Amino acid sequence: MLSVFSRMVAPKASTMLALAALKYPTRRTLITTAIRLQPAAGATKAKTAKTTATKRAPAKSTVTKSKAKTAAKATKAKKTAKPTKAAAPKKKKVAKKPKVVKPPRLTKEDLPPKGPGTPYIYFYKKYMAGVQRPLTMEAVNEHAKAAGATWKAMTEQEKQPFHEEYRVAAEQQSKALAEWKENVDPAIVRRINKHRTKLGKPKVHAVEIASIWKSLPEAEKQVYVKQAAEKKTAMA
DNA sequence: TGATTTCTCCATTCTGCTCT
DNA sequence: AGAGCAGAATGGAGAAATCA
Repeated sequence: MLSVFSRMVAPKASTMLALAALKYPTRRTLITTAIRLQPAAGATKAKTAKTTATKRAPAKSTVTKSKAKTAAKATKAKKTAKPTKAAAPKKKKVAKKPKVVKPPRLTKEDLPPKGPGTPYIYFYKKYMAGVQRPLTMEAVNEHAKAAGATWKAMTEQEKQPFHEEYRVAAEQQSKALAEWKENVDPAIVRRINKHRTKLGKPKVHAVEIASIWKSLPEAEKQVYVKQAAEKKTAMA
């Protein structure tokens, strides 16, 4: 757990606060860590089994295709090769690249719960439920336009149930978000924030640590300042 | 024999459109 | 940005094929 921060060069006092907050791992953190340690479990295994089954009996066309590609490649190489007197010197072997172990993709469960949307969303959901399937892209667009027109034509009283549905969903979302923030693995937050930074979006969670830091009494702040200084000295 | 490429499957993301 | 939809595009992973 603490290894998450082990790569930090110069620890800040606010970091020490975050560390203190992370000192006691939550249930989810432990579960997530366990999952990280078993990357080949579950879906991957099933996938592998399926893939293996396919690979063990590869379609003739696949093999032929592959061989044909290779043959084409060889022919191309022959064609492009310049008629030199001596054979070209062998290329020096490129240094082995260290195998990078990538973390598993973020799932919906890893991400913070989405917002409640708007009252219109709930109206549109109901509207589309009554639409005949299957739908083409054009049909979806047509229905979206029609739904918008219908929504505009509705009275406030008619819209009321959808406003109420939105209100309930907003309450639930708020609770779910608070729970997510409490239990989320900091490693996941870092990955989410890395992606959000790319998209130019504000970071999650870390903002809260900053606000907690700001509201902290000076005496308490000094505890973390001291810890940070000590760690800095130890790392020097 | 180890490294790289190719192939396949599956999951995820994006697109277009609406309103708040 | 959130929901809904279908389909295309993309990315990741593992195994097999190929290359040096």
